[in-house]
Amino acid sequence: MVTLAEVARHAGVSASTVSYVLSGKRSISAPTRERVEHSIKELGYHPNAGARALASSRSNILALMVPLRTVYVPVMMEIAIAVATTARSHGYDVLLLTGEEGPAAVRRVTGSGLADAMIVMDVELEDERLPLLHAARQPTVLIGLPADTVGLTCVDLDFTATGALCAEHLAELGHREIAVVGEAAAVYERHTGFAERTLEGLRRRAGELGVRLLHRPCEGSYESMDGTLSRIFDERPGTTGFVVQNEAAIDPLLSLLRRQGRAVPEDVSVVAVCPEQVATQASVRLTSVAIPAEEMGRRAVELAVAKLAGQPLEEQVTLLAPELTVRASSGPAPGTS
Amino acid sequence: MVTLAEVARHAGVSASTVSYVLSGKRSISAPTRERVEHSIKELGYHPNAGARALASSRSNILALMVPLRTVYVPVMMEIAIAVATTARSHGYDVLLLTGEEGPAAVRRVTGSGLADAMIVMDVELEDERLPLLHAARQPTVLIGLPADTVGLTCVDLDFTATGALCAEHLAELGHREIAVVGEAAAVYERHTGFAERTLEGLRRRAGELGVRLLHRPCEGSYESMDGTLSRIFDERPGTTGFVVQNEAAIDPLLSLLRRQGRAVPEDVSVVAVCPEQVATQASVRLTSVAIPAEEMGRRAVELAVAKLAGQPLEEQVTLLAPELTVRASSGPAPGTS
DNA sequence: TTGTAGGCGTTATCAT
DNA sequence: ATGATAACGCCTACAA
Repeated sequence: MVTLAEVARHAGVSASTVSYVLSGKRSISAPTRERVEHSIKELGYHPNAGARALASSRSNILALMVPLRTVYVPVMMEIAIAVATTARSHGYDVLLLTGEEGPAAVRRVTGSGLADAMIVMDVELEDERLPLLHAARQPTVLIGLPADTVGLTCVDLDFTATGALCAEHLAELGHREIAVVGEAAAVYERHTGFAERTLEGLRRRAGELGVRLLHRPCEGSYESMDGTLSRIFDERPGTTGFVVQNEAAIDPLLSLLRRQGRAVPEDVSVVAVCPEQVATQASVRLTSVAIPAEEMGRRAVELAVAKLAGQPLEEQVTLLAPELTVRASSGPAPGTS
Repeated sequence: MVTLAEVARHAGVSASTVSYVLSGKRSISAPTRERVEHSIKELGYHPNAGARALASSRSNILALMVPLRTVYVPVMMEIAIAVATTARSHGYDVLLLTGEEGPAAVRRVTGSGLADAMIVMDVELEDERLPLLHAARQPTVLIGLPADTVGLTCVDLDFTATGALCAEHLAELGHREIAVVGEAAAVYERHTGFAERTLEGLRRRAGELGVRLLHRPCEGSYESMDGTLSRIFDERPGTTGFVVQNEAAIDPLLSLLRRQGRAVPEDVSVVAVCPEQVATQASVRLTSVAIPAEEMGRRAVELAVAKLAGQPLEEQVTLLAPELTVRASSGPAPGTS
């Protein structure tokens, strides 16, 4: 293994000079710099990560905690990829932690100095990792909002506004009875913020606009969607608008509506909360509020990097404004002039 | 930050004793061990990762290179999660690298000693990272097969056998004209091994069994599936069997067949190559060959760990045997007694 | 602009 | 069974 010292010898300079050429923390004369850079190339030198971490107490690693359970959801992967690529562009690598270990993972990573900062996905309202994250000397950025955000840096889509936006869109089209196909029951039981906040936004705005709202959780399989749909139409036969939040439920919903002879958007309108890709690849191009996964991942890294640079953060909570894109799945309520 | 030295002082022993209590590399008397462990708890000591890596030249980190392009595919995510959890159970953390950087990432990680071993997903037949991986001092495990596997450790589903199995199943049911809905054209252009090998297995076995085979790549959107389907039936109106390899094409295919009035499995049979979850959650429970994502990830880690332990590996290439599960999407060809 | 030297926290070799 | 004490490779005041 080539060391800094060997490079220094080869270039005829001292070790510190090589170090400074690498870090750029002091000015180096052009000829010296060239000699050193040439030696680095020629010897194929790569700084040793461990030594660097020890001496500088910086690992140049960002830890990313991903949820274990909900992870097959493409959104999570998209965020993870965005985190990884953005991190690289700032000189950081990403350590992948699964939620499996729970708080222990936080202890391990913060305690060992393995990572310089943590990004935590899928935060629950009363997340058991929060106390540890508060106590850690590494900065943390949450993707998602816990109940209490005091002293925390968070990034998330503004799901309350998202819910409101969906309600508004359908109300404007004349729909008076809206059904919400929600996330799986387990998601609500875990008190994941986004699901509850979306619902709250929907309810409030629907109330303001005089629209009736019915919410039903849904697992996302054809069977469960079938049952959910029956119960919805049993209870509210006049339902003409749907808001779907569960990605997995989208295809089943469209498919079942078609099978029941309900045309989209002539008979019923559907608005989805999902990534763009899902909305445009469904059997009907969906009117949707995009989940800006890439942006969330990117912003989280940028905030983490800013914190590491010691920049005081102006906003502690970054809520991304939702944008609703009208596509082919929503139209005027039946009987509307 | 609490250091080993502080623990030693607190426990009234030398630093090396504490180190050995932690590593278990030499026997420690019960009382001493207890004192040390007590001090560790009381002071909240955590070994410093950088120092450890420097002194032992082991980072206890496994690098995982995930593909950038095809990554939103659930299979990839599942593998990644399996890698992360298995790695943890062996005391390793996982560094997430995206294919974006290409060979440079390999250089960086191997050169810096950031990771003790690498696991590379989505290997192409002539992968440009292979030469570097060969030269690296860290062991590597590939998920997927390149053209030349000499000196490499690889894990993959036996896709050739998978193709053969699909052909057999349909042939046994009396189907004489089979269409293969393949991966997106880009996948073949990149010379990804699994796609070509599946096709090869299909073609060979179909040939042996006197079954006609038509292969068409497919992007996975409804539009492209629609076009693909038309062309298939134009060219081979007698097609009664389908093999789908592109996860994204499954829902569109089923949906379009239904719309065309072709019943599954009465008129046409469909066999998919996909994760179990996808097969059981589709609108028709699919006869399928499972892609054992979890097992692939797990095996890859186990192989990497074995290599790190210096165990000579008996098998360099691990091909997992495919298993076909018959569900509701395949049945006798129409007109078969 | 460049060199010198001490220290970062662990591991592991030699002693005892 | 335990202790001293070199490394490990790099960073960064402090000097020159």
